[in-house]
Order: sequence, then structure tokens, then C-alpha cells
Amino acid sequence: MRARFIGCAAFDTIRAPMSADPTATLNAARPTHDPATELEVRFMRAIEKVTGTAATAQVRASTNAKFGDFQMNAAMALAKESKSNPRALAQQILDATDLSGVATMCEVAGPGFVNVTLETAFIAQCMDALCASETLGIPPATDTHAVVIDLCGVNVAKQMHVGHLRATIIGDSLARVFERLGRTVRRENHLGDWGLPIAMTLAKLLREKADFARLTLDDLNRVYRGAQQETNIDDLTAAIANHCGPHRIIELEIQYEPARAAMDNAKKTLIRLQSGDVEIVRLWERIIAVTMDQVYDAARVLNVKLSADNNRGESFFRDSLAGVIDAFAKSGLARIDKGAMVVPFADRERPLLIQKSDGGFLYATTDLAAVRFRTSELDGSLVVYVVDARQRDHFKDVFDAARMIGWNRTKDGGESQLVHLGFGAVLGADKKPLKTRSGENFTLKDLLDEACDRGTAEVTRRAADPSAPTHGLSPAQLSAIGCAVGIAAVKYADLSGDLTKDYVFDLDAMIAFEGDTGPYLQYAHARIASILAKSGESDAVIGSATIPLAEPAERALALHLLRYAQMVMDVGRTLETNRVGAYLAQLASSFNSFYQSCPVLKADDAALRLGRLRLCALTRVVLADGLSLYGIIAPERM
RNA sequence: ACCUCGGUAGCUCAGUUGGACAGAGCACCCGCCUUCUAAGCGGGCGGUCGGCGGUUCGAAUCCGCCCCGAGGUGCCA
Repeated sequence: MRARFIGCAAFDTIRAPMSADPTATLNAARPTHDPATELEVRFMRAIEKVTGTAATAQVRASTNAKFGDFQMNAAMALAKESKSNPRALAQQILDATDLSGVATMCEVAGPGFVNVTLETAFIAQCMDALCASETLGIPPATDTHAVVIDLCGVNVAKQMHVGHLRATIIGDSLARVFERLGRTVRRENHLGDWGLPIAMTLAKLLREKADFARLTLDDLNRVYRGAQQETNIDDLTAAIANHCGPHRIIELEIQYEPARAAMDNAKKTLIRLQSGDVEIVRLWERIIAVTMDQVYDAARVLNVKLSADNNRGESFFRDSLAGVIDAFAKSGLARIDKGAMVVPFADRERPLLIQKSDGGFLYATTDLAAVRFRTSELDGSLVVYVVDARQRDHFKDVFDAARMIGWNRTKDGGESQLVHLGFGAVLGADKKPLKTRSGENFTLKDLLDEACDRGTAEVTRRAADPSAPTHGLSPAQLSAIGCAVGIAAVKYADLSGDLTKDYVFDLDAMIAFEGDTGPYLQYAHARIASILAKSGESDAVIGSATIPLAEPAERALALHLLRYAQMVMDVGRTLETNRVGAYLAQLASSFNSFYQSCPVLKADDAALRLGRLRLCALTRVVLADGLSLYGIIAPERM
């Protein structure tokens, strides 16, 4: 079984494999409504004319409003290659660029930047194109293969803890991003539902004559831990390994006699399970059901798309393990070493162990079977493993072995990308990993309950104000909004940071409602929903209005809305979910600034009012869509 | 010992893959609700980007050597 979330570390195996091919980024489809696309095209033509090379123009949004809307940075790098003056080259490129209908003002600045200020009419044109797009400007996916995402990864008979939060919501969020990009997505929940630890638990339950019909997860959790402890003979094996005296060893052997008996019992139970003993299989299915109920509950509360349909655990692969060994043995990639079957690597000492000297299989064996299944059966051209960063070396080995034997191939023989998205650990206040083994830690359920309670308390407190939009709502309605707010706080806190870093589990920080938080985004959304409702205008009327861009706040908001599609595509390319959060925080901030300085319902004239309403409407759509990538619910009122 | 990842404001973190004076949020200080939701907006305070060298028009970002922290390293998963 895969104990995937014990603790700590930070790394990603992702950056190298995902960004290896620069031409892929160059040739990738770009959002057609995005001004950066048009600028890139026009500047590239000019660069080709001037220098004869097909270099990217390096068009970026300006870091500072005083530099205009966009900047073109290619001149400096090109000047370095040709050893010419960067400012002069920038001017040459600028002179050769046809910017009619796009930019009003362009100038060379600093060491060779080209600052671009867009023509307002062009921004309006882009905004109309964005509004007309059903995908918010995201071009259709070119790859029709599946994206396979390994997420959640719970172990049967064990309680979910805060570590599972990450594997579940990160995986779900990535799945949503790829769905948004038009890809076919397969969520795979690789359950730890097979092997000796499960048999040990079953054996102990049988010995204690447990009532399987009334079994709870707490019971299972306790028995699981008890079974681990009572079969533990680490001290004895250590004593033998350290060549302790015979007296000491005999003493330990007597002491560990019960442990050996328990282990023998567990192994017998395992054989019964493996051979399909009807009674044992029935009980096995029962403990899986008890375990999975908590997972489905958590998924529902977290608004994560995960159900029994996604379950494909270790037991699913049990009959293909011997085939894995055969394939590696026949291919000559594996050899026997010290009685075990290993796959050696050319570039490192330590091999990958795929079969124990006693003939037993290991989790690497299961993972190899799963890799093959996910590429060749599920047809995944991208397989992402959302698993604790500490298993980095393990996945490096498994992926390399899979590539060596050619299991990184889709049905049509194309190459699959195998990526381990190793997320950081959730640490305690002492900066040490929160460990489940100690037993006294926060369970996932505790965390989610607390988030809902605090959210509900906050929403209820504000609803007491007679002028609040939520005033007069029923406790059930307030609780629904409160849970959405509390859960948004938790999910945003997790997904908006660097996934590969550890973070300290701080409930108060996680469930904060002010500043750069999930509720801040929900609040902006609720404000807009409220304005739109109060306006009394139909979508059709609002949709045909002219978007106003005269005010700086209007212009800034519009330009940011135009960047949405590119951001989603960037997340698909890099798997960095924090880009969504950063984008949305900026969007909400831009909107709130706009809202502060530009009256909407009380605008000076009817056309301006409708135009600003249209800006509001589009902001609401993008905000809600972005929040949906995190699986965060955006209430109409709060 | 070896391999890997990290070190940015008092705290929590960003930093568009080498670009302009390093940005947010929290905390603290000062303004803004008879006006569309103050979970908000505007302004201020605050940093030798772990240290030292190197590469170049230009480095938090790339390279080298140190310091500190964490994780991993063959028959558990």
C-alpha cells in the first residue's frame, strides 16, 4: 500500500520535462482575442524583415502603467547576438512594424525596450471578440489524447488527514484546468486497497470478532494502527543485523513471539484474500466501503469531482504484476541481484526493485503496471501524479523504467509525458511534519468542519445587519454560504501558493477572510452579481452595450480580462495552479478599484451605465470561471 | 557520505522562465460609508533577495564555492 502522505520536502519533477521544448510554446495556439497575440505577430514580422531571423518578439504586459500597456523585449537579446546597438535595433524594428489599428503610441525606452500603448478602439474590438467567445478565448485543444491525473490516493482503513487535502484538491484543480482547455481528463484514485497491511487489519478485525455491519472509520483506523504495532519486530531484526549476543536475541524472540504469530495470521489472511475466499472478500469490500464514505463526504464538502467511478486501486492491478516482472525479465532490462529482481540504471547506482527475493511484489511493480495502463489503455499523452514530494526518487525510477521498456506510449504510439507533481508537506507549528502515526492530529474532517463553522459564523454575523443583502436568509441558506466561504478560504490558501513548497498548517491563516483570500474573490463576485441584479437589465441589452475605456480603471480592468485565456493555457503548460490565484486576485483588485472610482448604476448617462454593466458582467463570468478552476463556489450573495 | 529541494519586508508568500526603481497580503500608522455590499478603496512605514565570487548592456532568476534548514538514499508503502 502506498503511504503517500507522511511528511515533508519540496520539489517538482515538473519544470524540466514540461518546459523542455521552446518551439512547442512558440507554435502553440494563442488566444486570438488577446492583444499580445496580435502584437507578437506584427513585431515578429518586423523582426524577420530587419534581422532575417524568426525570433519571438517577447511581448509582455507592462510592469508599470507609465510604460504603456505592453512592452516588446526582443531587441536587446537580438542585439547581443548580432553585436549591434540594442536601442538602434529596437528603433529599426519599431520602424518596420505595422501597428496601424493596434497601437497609438510606441517608443524605445531604457536599454532597448519598446513600450506600446494600445489604441482604445483596438481594445474594444478585442473585448467584443472575448465576449463573443464561448470559451473565453481559449482555443480548442489540439491533442485529443487523455490527460490522466493521479489524485487523492487514500489508503483503506486509514483516516484522511490534512496531507490528503493537497493530493485531492490540487489534482482536482488541475483536472478542471485541463477540462477547461478542452482535454479529455481521467481522474484516477489509486487507492491503497491491497496487500499485507490490509490483510493485517482484516486479520485483527476477525480475531477481535468485530461487528462488520457496524464498523466505523474510527474503528478501522484504530485497528489498522494496532495491527501495525502488534506485528512490529523491528527491534529483533535490528538486533540480528547488529550481531547482538545470542542471549539478547533469545530474549527478544520470546518477547516477539506474539508479533510473529500475528504476522503469520495476517499472511494466512492475505492468502485467503488473494485466492478469492468469499468470506474474506466480503469483509474486504466492507472496509473499503467504510473508508470511501469519508472520501466521498470530503469530496462533496470540498466541491471536488471524485466518486466511486474514479476508484482504481492497487487491487485492480494485482493480476498484471507477474506480467510486469516477465516483461522486464524478457527485455533484458531487469536482472536478479541478491535474490531480488532489479532494474538497473546507467546513470545512477541504486536500481529499482521490482520483485522481492521472496517473490513478493513491491509498490514499484504496481506503479509500473499503472503507468502502462494509463498510457496504453487510458490513452494518456500526459500522466500527472499528484503525490507527496518525498516520493520524487521513486517516481523518477518508475518513469525511467517505464520509458526504457516503452510503456510511455499512447495507443497510436505517440510519446506520453510522465510527470510527478510533488507537492510539499503540511507542517505543524513546530515546523515538523504532521504525522498521522501519532494519532492526535487534525483529521481532514476536523479541518473541514472548522472551516464551515467559522464561515457560517462570519456570514451569520454580517447577516444580522438589516441592510445586509443576506439579511433575513434562513439558517440553512446562511450555512450553505458560510461553508462555501470557509472552504474557499482553505482551498485558496493551498492552491494559490507554490505547490512544491512545504507550508505550516495554521488554521487561522488558512481560514482568513480578508486580503488575498478566497472569500475576497467571492466577495467581488457577489458585489457584481448584486449590481447586475439591481440594474434590472437583460443580458441581451447589456451584451450589446459599448464597453467604456476612458477611465484608467476601466482600461486596466479590460486589459486584465483579456489575459484570462493565456493564463489558463499557462497553467496547463506548467501545472502551476498558483497562477490562477494570482490572476484572480489581480482581477478582483482591478474590479474593486474600478467599482470605487467608477459609478455603475449611478453613472452619468444611460450608455455609460450599460457599458459599465457590460464590464461588470464580463468580470463576473471570468471570475466565476476562474474560481471554478479551483472548484470554489461563487455565491450570488454573501 | 551522496542525491534532491528550499532560504525574498516583523509574519505568510508572489516574482510572467535574464528585463526598467524587487511586488502583494497580514500586522502597524493616516485618510474614505446620508451615495451601487467597508469581507472594500486610497496613501504611508518596512527588504545588503542566505554569503562571496563569476557570466553581460542588465542577475532574486544562469554558473561555481561556502553557510543554514528540510527531505530522500535496495527487498515498507
